[in-house]
Amino acid sequence: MDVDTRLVRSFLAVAEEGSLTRAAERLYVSQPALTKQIRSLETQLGVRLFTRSRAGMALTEAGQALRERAPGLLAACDQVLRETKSAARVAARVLRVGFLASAANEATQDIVAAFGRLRPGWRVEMLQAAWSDPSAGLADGEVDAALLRLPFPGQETLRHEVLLEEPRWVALPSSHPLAARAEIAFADLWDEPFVAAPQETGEWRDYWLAADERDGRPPRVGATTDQPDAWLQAIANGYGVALAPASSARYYARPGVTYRPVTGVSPTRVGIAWPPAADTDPVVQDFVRCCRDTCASM
Amino acid sequence: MDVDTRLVRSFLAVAEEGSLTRAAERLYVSQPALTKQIRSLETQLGVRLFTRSRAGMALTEAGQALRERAPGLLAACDQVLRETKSAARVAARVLRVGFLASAANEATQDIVAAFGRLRPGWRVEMLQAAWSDPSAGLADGEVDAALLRLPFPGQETLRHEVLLEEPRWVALPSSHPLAARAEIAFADLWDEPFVAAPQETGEWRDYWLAADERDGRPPRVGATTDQPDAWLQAIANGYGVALAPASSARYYARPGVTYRPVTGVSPTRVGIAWPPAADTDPVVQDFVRCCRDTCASM
DNA sequence: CCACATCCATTCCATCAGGTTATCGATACA
DNA sequence: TGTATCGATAACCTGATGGAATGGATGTGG
Repeated sequence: MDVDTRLVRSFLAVAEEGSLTRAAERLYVSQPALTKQIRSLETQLGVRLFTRSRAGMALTEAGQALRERAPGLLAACDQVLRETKSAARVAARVLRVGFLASAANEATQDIVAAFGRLRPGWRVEMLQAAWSDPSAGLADGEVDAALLRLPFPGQETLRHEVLLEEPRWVALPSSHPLAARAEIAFADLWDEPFVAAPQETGEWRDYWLAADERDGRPPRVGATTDQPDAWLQAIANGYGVALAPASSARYYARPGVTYRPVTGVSPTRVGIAWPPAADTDPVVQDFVRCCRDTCASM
Repeated sequence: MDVDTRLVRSFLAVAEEGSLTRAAERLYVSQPALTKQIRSLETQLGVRLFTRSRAGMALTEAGQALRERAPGLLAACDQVLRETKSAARVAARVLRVGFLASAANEATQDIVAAFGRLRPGWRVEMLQAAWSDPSAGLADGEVDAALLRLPFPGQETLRHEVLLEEPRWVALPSSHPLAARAEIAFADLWDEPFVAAPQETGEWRDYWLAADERDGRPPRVGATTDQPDAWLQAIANGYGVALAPASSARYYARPGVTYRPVTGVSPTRVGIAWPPAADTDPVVQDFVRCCRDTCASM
């Protein structure tokens, strides 16, 4: 009666996609491997979970039963594992803070220093997240708190506080004609290709494409990147332009990339976020206070 | 974030035993294999779960956290898997009934036949359980209901109804001097070696050794068996005698084994048991009714 | 003080589970 | 009737896993 949770996750993927082939690509494994996984799960349970057909994979009654219960089970699993890791960090007096490249920028060091004074003996572990995870590890419980840019997907299920606000500028190839101007109207960028965040970030990607401020015109995407360096590279290569916090001009200066103020787009806000479960965690709350105080005095 | 539940079970065993070596024998694996499993779990979690020493394995804070949460998690896992299997049986219109060798004996066929009339289209799958599991698969949810002998371990957490009562007889080697008597007083058997159920059945084993009716004298155990055939074999071989339901004389007659009535021991009762969750399951309740009605009219 | 017992860790080796690529058979569709 | 798509299968390769034997550290008893 022992089952690897991975098999259950695979099962769920197949159940959701209704197709081995599609589930296989979603899971980044080959289709035959998934075939074997599913059959292995069925064998271990001694139960048929799907009825196969040319049209795809349809759930049997047993499959439906499992499909209803599996998500909760997996969530419980993840929860337990996270709590275990969390216990280790508490024991080691380590606070894990995720941050998005260019989130708090200059404030970050001051915040950490302030926390160090407030909680001597504790260490802050800063984990930079890729842009493919705009919640900076909070969504999957990898961190105790996160410095990030608002808005971000999953925002509703987490607590957050706004720390800073700054205008959005544009980063463009130095050779770009518009780079000659001291300031650029966003409307002039509507038809430019943009370097964007990965598709799966949804709301976040749209926000940095300023999809709402284009008067309904669809954005053009010239490249997709996940990391600051790839992002700078793509811009320098001329694959596109991108909106960025004004502070990026100081933090991510690079030959071939020019930053210019933009009019006609809303500013961006930096926030500190934490899971509801940490509302009563004195250490996390101390960190939040450090963020608030440090940023208020800037 | 994917962990095989077997690793968690291994972890729990080590945590409970406080020792790799002892846990390894309990799990029937070699000690190095367990060492690797535990290390693998620690690696996957990125957390130390034990502090090693010559004295054994002591839990770290993270280990304690996991130790508290793991049992519930594993129980939830098992529960989901059982419900999945159960859904398959319902879909196939199969009712699984565990039974203990010599439980309902002649009544069994009548019960199944009655159920077949009450629920046409349904099939009853009878699963014989070994004596090492006196709950006949109910305890681990393998069956929907079970015909068994009362009392049985775990009785409190399950529903049950008494169906029949019959005297306990003794089965002894035909060559045994007492086999010449028509009836035997239990006190005459106090010093005989007994063929007993496995140690781990606790209460059940004691009941069939009639430990309570020996006037405080400890029973002698000449052999331990798990299955009717081994049991008969052991008796025929002269390893010991054993108490048995009177009906065994009809159902388990065998050359070399003689059954005789015994005075001075309480009778044995046959019951039908089901999990509380099945209180509202109409099919299970129909089966219970068939048991009740069939046995009442005998 | 020296075997000895008792821990856990390590090494080496055999086996097997799990992955991948290539291919097949069946079926719907143009 | 080609063609695309779906799942199943075959052949192969690698890495994980388990077992036996052994090692190192540390109390324990004669």
